[in-house]
Amino acid sequence: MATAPPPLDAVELGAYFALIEVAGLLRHAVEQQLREETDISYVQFQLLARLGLDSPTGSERMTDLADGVVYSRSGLTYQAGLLEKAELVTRGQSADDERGVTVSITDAGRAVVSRALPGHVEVIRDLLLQPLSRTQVEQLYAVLEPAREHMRAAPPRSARARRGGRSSPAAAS
Amino acid sequence: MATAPPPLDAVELGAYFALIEVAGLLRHAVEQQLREETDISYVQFQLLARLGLDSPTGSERMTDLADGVVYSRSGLTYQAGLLEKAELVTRGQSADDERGVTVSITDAGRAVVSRALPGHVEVIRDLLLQPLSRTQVEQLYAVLEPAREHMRAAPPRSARARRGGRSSPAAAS
DNA sequence: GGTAGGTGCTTCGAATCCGAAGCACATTGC
DNA sequence: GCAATGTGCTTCGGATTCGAAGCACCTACC
Repeated sequence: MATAPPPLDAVELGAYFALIEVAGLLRHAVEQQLREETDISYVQFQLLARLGLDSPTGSERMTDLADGVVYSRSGLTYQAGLLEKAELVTRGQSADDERGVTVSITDAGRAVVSRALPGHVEVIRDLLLQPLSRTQVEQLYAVLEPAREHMRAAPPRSARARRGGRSSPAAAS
Repeated sequence: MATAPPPLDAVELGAYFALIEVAGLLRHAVEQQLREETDISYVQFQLLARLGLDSPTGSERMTDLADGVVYSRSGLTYQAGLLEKAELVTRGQSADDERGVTVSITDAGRAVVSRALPGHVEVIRDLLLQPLSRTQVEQLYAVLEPAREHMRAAPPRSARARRGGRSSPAAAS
């Protein structure tokens, strides 16, 4: 048998496990804090924050949102429905594509973000940043950034193989 | 009251977001790979790996498992039930505590871990480690390790405040 | 010894998530 | 203009998750 499968040394394994665990614990803590102080979940906060803080126009297309928040399309549809019902966002048709849906944050949505942000930041600071030096925070960012770029490019995370077809922008186009 | 919460600067925010996103994407990829090659989910693999690789005896108490995998007690009960039904673990009473439950991995469980590990490792390597230099991997570990320790200590992650007394005073036997 | 409080695990109901399938629109080639 | 193919979002069914409540046992204190 072609054994010898564990080619990860202690540091690599440690980095992987620590990454998963730290992210999990952090997310768990933020989720709980958000649940206590606000009426929205972590995912919903992420979506609202992306719309309210990241986007200059306050609106984005569904697919872009899904890609940014990792979740599946169907999950995003579900969450967008909840947010729309809560009147924190509105859904409208995209200007270009008739089938595209543009999600826009409302004033109420911005208010929720503003109200939730302080506590959110506090958790991040207390749990993640507090035990780290400035240099370490910079290192963390410097290391994770290329990993993020690599991951975003490598697997078509949301473009699941609809079929066996090619998506290569090659000749036949 | 109106304590102006110092906002996070670009690096801090970037580190936080990158951490969440990288962990999410990585977990998603591993989850999918695991789903295709094996019959167990990511959580189940984590549990089995913890029992089979981390524990010298191959068994651990429920609470320790829950703390290590972040999830709630009820979630662990559910997963342990599934694993037991699949005959990958067994559940028995702890020696000391009559109310404690000890989970032990079976040979079939170890086999599943061995079979799943190579692909698992490959995903980690391709997605997380490949774009990083050796130094960066070491930095990642060196930075995340204190954060993990801090998080483990700071919040009683599983010791939820059991507020709320009993409803029936006496004669509840 | 007896009672009060704490801990360990499970059950329960509800919420959330995902992948597959389906529908509607867009784009291309004829 | 019309058919064929690709893309965007939603619906659907099932699986997984959590928190709260509940039961059983252990520990501390009188």
